[in-house]
Amino acid sequence: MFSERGYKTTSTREIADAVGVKQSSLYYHFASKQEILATLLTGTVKPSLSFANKLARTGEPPHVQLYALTHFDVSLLSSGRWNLGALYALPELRAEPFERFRRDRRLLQRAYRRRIVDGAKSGVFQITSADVTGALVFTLVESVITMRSNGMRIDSSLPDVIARGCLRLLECAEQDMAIAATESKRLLAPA
Amino acid sequence: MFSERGYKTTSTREIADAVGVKQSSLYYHFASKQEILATLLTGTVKPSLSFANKLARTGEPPHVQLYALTHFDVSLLSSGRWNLGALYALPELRAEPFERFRRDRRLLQRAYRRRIVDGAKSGVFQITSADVTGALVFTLVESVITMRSNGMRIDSSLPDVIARGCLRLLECAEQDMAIAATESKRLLAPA
DNA sequence: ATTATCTATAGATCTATAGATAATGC
DNA sequence: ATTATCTATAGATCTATAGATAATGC
Repeated sequence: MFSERGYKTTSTREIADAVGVKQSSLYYHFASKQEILATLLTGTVKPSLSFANKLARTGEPPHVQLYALTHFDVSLLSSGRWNLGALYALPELRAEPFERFRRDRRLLQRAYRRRIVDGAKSGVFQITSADVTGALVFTLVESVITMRSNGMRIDSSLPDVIARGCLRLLECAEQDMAIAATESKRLLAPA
Repeated sequence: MFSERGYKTTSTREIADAVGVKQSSLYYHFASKQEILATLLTGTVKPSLSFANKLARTGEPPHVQLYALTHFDVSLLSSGRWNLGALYALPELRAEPFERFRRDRRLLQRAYRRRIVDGAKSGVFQITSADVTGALVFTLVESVITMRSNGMRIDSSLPDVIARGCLRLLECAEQDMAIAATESKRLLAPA
């Protein structure tokens, strides 16, 4: 409801109606309306951050790590009953109580940028500006949020399509892309 | 204020204070709060739609048209005192009174998709799904909105960087990309 | 007469709290 | 005693309108 109609526009009354309790009963479970939103946000970035840390310890080359991270992230954003990623578009998230979530998101973006920079150094990627390219790649990853918001059917091949798209943007050679796709499968296999 | 703090969160009182009149005086100029938002939205998509139509009449090949449209659109979204593109992220825009603006935006997205499909047919682009690739390209174009929202400094080279990024995503050959960049300069020159 | 502002306020929200009530589990 | 709900409501908004006022231009 927050992502489809807006934070302030969605009243606690409407939320309560949707779950079948009276408006005031929500306050037994949540201290405030903001805490409801905060609860929804928890767990939308953390899993990707953990995966990024796990990836870092594998010592895999940058393009393999980037492919795996993108695949993981797109899969996460594609799954789940609600399109929780869309909550990040809410302007109300700029308010102070949500600083923690903005910080996590910046950390994730930094994880992408680091791999891009590493890949550029090792010559597997060609980039002009790390900041701009990083932003473009991050935008591509999160494009799945917009697709879901627009009601597009999400195909199970999307994580691979977007991961390949990111490497294309980085001028990764076809051969390295193929390696990244193959090696990622192993890294993405359930531990 | 709408894009930074939210539509409902921004009161007509705050708007009035910001422009230096009393709250009720706004209603001499606007019939409703929604009309204020609608006025801001006018002219954020129309120029790009007109340019797309003008481009169609030139008979230029798809990759040249796509480059020019991207360049034009990114320039438009980069300019202007306010980051008006960010208004499209407001969930409140899904409400009925803003249908016209959502429609214009869909038309623009269709303009991009048509050129992508044409390019794929003529062999200058390689795509899997027109819908997915169209969404990815459109996302890249509008990434400038997020960059501005995040306070990133926008370099004057960004329209070219993003236009090239789009063609890379479409597996356009380096040679065709160079042609697109050169030919676009002519199409983008002020009429 | 027209234009643009103002003051004052109606009427409709909306969040959060106080305190009662009922069911569950020790 | 704890858990989870409810009713009732305080208090704080917030949008939009009514009607007065003053300045401008014919």
